Formats: sequence, structure tokens, C-alpha cells
Amino acid sequence: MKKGKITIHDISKELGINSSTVSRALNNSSRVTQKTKDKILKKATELGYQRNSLASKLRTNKTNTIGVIVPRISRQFFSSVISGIEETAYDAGYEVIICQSLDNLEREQKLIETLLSNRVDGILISVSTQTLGKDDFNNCKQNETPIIFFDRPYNIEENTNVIIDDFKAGFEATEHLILNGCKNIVHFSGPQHSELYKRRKNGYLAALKKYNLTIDFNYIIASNLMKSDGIENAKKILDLSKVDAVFSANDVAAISAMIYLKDKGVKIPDEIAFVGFSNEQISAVIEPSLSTISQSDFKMGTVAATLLFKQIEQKTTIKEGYTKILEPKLIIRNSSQKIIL
Amino acid sequence: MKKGKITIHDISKELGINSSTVSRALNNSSRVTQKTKDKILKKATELGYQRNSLASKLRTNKTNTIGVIVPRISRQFFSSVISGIEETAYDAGYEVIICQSLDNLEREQKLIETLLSNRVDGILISVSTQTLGKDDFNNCKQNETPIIFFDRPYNIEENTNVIIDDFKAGFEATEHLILNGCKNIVHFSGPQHSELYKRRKNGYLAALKKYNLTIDFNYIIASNLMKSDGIENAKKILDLSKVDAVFSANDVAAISAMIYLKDKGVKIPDEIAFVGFSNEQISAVIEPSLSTISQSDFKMGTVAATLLFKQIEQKTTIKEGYTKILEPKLIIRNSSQKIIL
DNA sequence: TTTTAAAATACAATCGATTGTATTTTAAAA
DNA sequence: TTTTAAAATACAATCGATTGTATTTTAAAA
Repeated sequence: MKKGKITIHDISKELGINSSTVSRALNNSSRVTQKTKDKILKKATELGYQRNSLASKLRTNKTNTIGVIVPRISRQFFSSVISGIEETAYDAGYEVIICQSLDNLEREQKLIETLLSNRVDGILISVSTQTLGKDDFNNCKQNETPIIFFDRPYNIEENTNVIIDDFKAGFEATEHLILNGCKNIVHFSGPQHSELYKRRKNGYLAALKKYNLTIDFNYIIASNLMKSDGIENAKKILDLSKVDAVFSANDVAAISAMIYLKDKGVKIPDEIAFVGFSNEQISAVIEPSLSTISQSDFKMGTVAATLLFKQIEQKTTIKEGYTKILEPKLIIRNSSQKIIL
Repeated sequence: MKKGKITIHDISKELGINSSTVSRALNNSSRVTQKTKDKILKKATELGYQRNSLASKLRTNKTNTIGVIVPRISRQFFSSVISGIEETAYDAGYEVIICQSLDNLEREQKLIETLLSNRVDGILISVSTQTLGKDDFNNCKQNETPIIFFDRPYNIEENTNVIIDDFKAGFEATEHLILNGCKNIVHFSGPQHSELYKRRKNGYLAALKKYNLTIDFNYIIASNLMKSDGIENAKKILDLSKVDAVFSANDVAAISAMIYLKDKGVKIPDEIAFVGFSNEQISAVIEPSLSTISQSDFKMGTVAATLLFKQIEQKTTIKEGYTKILEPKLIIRNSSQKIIL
């Protein structure tokens, strides 16, 4: 057995057939007769031939590979999006390279560089929370490598984005609480520079307005929505009087706040009702189970991937500022259903 | 601006310096003077040059890339292992390609093929539950591509494996329950062909023996340990008399059983105590919080990756049947602590 | 049997970077 | 100024697969 990898030239030599014919046979070209194909394929398996994708990709200038960057693969939402992307890619004949930025900008930039130098045909990304600039992804554009942003919108005027209707989600979550008898609803918001959290907040405000509830800006608590922030927020709630509900812009903060409040003897949902955001796996398991917003994650993956493949294959210049907005879905569980007397 | 990607030849032409010198300058070779390097680097950034890794990898016959295959990236344990791998790889200058098999053998085989044809330098894999054969990975060996198995051992006699001491974990979990006053301990076991589940079971049996408790094989319930299996198992428990504890070979089944039993009015841990396995994220959040075994996940990643890099760089033939066994850690939470009168 | 068109296969260049060897340049010594 | 060794740069082959064009083979028609 020859050491090292087998190439088409090895097959070529063994059979006395030119390597171009071997290549065509392996790619099932109509320019090679079935008889020759059979001979070549047999020899290929016999030698344990395995195409060198690097050479093929270099020559054809097409990798049939896309890169996906998310903050963390462990988060339920992202892994569902990735599943959606992978299914779509699988059907379209693309390979997928999954990367996590750990919400770190420097790392994210490095990943982009790596993906570009590996000549991916396109990139799907949910940007890190540190990504604030307007032209962090110029290297892609310079390269004419299509890039599509999902979940966390990025410079909507100039890029392709796939997001959910955060305003509507915020509105529906809040309205649901109001219809369940809540009147003094606190909102846990995220970093205020983020468009996404602004929209959720605006949805919240619009719902209060619709039902003529007083808007108290002390009731809007901004934070990074981490576990510890939830606890801090919960402490603040205990200082505010009359709070009877919380709409949190993510599940993590909602859950840690709930646990803290329960520990302090607060009855949930009867004294304080909760609605979260994201439909993390834990939200179904915690007690009481947390009502939340599902971001149609799998679908977001398929939609983003489909858009990307279209851009890659049409090779059209990317239409600036196209945004696809998906519908959110309110999932009603126990944390928001008060016993209305 | 030239359309398409910039190559070293473009830089070469622009500056009238041969492309070999350009290549050496970009790789910071000592054969190029600093003055020339500066000129070349400046022009490279000016033109937006980006190395074509495909060409480089093809020429050098080294990709500095490893592939990682896990059943699902969303599972807490696997994403932690991956983090461990990525950190180690980052330090060692390797890229990581993450793939999920979805516990599907066909898909797993396809991923292996793709990784090999992309000429990864090595592979880390936690095999799918469908992978039962003894030589599913011959294509790697034929290729002389190192492959290391983690978490789920595979053909221990012939391959490199990184696993935890499942026997010890089973023993400690069971002993912990015994020391908390439990005498009639049910064991939820997994598919009986699996070495891993056999070892956990043997640990359980050894603990019973050590404390002179009767071994009743009706108390060992085998299943696939999915959510639904947990519920089925819980029903069976209700039919058995005297059960006062459960040691489950994973958290998922333990949790669904707990929820079912709680619903039926069983007090946990006072009537039936629980210990799970894996330390899934949910296990800390459920009520009562679930005692479980931590599989030193992050460390498993670093250890497996370190081993792999060693194999890649030494280019030694893979020593057959080397198994690295990591220590498990019992995490005691509320589900296992009875009030002993 | 010779001619000819179609089918099959071979030739050779190419993708972009790397690298051993050859050549040129530089600068010090003769 | 010429010689010479060292430093710097250029030449050319190479990694493995692909593909437009050229050549050969096949088989039918003349």
C-alpha cells in the first residue's frame, strides 16, 4: 500500500488512463463511457481514493461551504437556528462551518478572517454583543463574500438581516400580562444601544399606552440581562411598590429573578406574574413554567440560509438593506396566569 | 479596484518583486530584509490581500485544522467539551470544525468523509448511539488521520479513548444514596450493548454489595433514557413496592421521572431520592435541584485535544488502545438529601 | 478498403501559495 | 578597480484536481 494519500494520478497510472479522464469519471461526466467509469470507480475504491477537496475548491474557485458564527452554540436558540441552517445547507449541497464568538468582538473578527481565508461562499452571523460599529464587516464586502445577519440586526440600512418582529413580541407579551389583570408591569430591558432591545421596549410601551396604563420610567430596568442582573433587578422590584408583573427581554434574567423572589416568599404568578423572551429550554422546566416568546428559531435558520444561497448563486450585488421579519410566537405557561377573581 | 480576490502575484506585479519574496515576506521569513517586508506588507493591506488558505494548505500538506463530531451541540456537556477543545486548539494554532451527527450513523459517516476530504489533521469524536460496529472508522486509519474518541468509548482495545471513570461514578452516586439512608435503590440504565452504561451499572451493583444490600434485578430498568423513558420508568417504580431512591444513568430520564412522580404526589427526596448523571443545565434549576455526576467536561475537551495534537505532531503510529480515564465528580444537590430521622 | 463524423481519451494550462535552487546584488576585502 | 562571500531576490517546480482544446479511436458510410 502506497503511503500518504491516493490521488487521481495514482489511479491514472495504475490503469494507464489519463488523469483528466479519471477526474471526469469521478465527477460522472458524460464525456466518459460507462465502461471506463466502472473501471475507474472500482480502482478508486480499491485504492481507498478520497478526493482532495482543497485542490478541487482551489481550482474551481467555489467551496460550497458557508460559515456560521453565533455567540454560543450551547444556547438553545442558536443551536436551533443552526439546525435550520444545516438542514437547508444539506439539501442545497453546502458544507457548514460552525463557530462561536463567545460574544467577544476580537474573536469574532478573527473568525471572519479565518472563514474568508478559507474562501467560504458566504457567512451567516449573529453578531456579538460587543459589535457596535457600522463597518466591522468591510472585509467581507471588499471580498464580495455575501454576509447575512440574523437574530441580532446589524446596520439595517446597508445589510441583509433576518430578525423577528421584536416590537410585536414586546407588545403581545405585555398585552398578555394586561389581559391577565396586571397593571403595574416592570420591564427588564437590555443594553440600551441595541436596536433589538429598543424595539422590545417600544412594544411594551405601546401596549401600556393602548390600555391606558400609566407609564413609569422607573419601571424600566436596563441591564445586560445576565443571571446576576436578574437578581439585582429582583431586589429593585422589591423596593418598588405595587409591581404585579414583569416582562423580561430575556429568559435568563427572568428566571434568576423568579428564583430570587420565590426565595423571598413572593408568590408567582399570583403576586408577580412573569413573561420572558427566547424560550430557553429551562423555561419549560422551571416552576412555575415561564411564559415566553418563541423566536421561530429553526425557521430563522432556514430563511437565512435560503437567502444566503440565493445571493451566492445569483452573484447579484447584495441588495442593500433588505430585512426579513419573522413572526414571534407567545408561549403561555404558568408564570403569567393569575387566578383572576 | 481589481475585481475578485487579490493574490500574492498582484502584490508582486504592483511592486515588481517576485512572488516568492512576497510569500516569504508575508510569512515573516528571515530571508527577506525588513525594508522589503515593510513595503510588501503595506501594499498587502492597501490592496486588501487575504491569504488563500486552500492553496496554502494544499501546498504544505498541512491544514492546521481538526474536526470535532458530537451528537448534538446543544447538549450542555458537549458544548462544554467543545469549549475545552477550542481553547486548547486556539493556543496550539489549530482551527476547529464543529459538526453534529444528530446521533445518526449515516450522517456521522458522511461527516467523517467530508472532514477527511478537507484533509483535517485529526478528528475528535463522540460517536452516535447508532455506532456499534468495530471498524466504522477504517477510512481514517487508512488515511493515517489520527482519531480520538471521547465520552462514548469506541473499541477500546484498538483506539485512543478519553472517558470518565463510569464505574466509580456509578459507585459514588449509589453510595451517596445509601449513606443518606436509602435501601431500595432503583437504577435507570441505558442501552445494554453500551460499555458505558454497563460500567455505570456495575458501579451501582458494587456499591450495593459493599453495603450488603440485596440486589434485585427488577430494580434495574433499561431504556434509551429519553424523556418518555423516564416517565415509563416512573410508572414502573410506582408498581414496585418500597423504592426509596433512584440512580439514573442520565439526567434527562431522572428529571422526567421526577416531574411525573411529583405530579402523582410523591415527595422528593423524602419518599424517593434521586441522583442523575451528566450535570445538564436543567438539573440545577429543577425543583428539587438534582444531584448528579459532573463529567469534567471542559477538561475532557482539553485532554482529548492535547492528546490529538501530540499524535498529529509526533506523527507516531497511533498507539493502540490507549485510554485516558478522567475522574467524575459527584454534585450533591437537594434531590438526594433526605431528612434522616 | 478508405473516408469521415462522432465519441472517447489525452495534453497541457491553471487555481494560489510555497520552497529548493539559482542568480543577482551588495558591500567588504584584496 | 577587481574579487569574493554573504545577503537578497528570482526562477521554476510543486501540491491535486479541473477543463478547454487537441488528438486518437471507433464505427458507420462511402
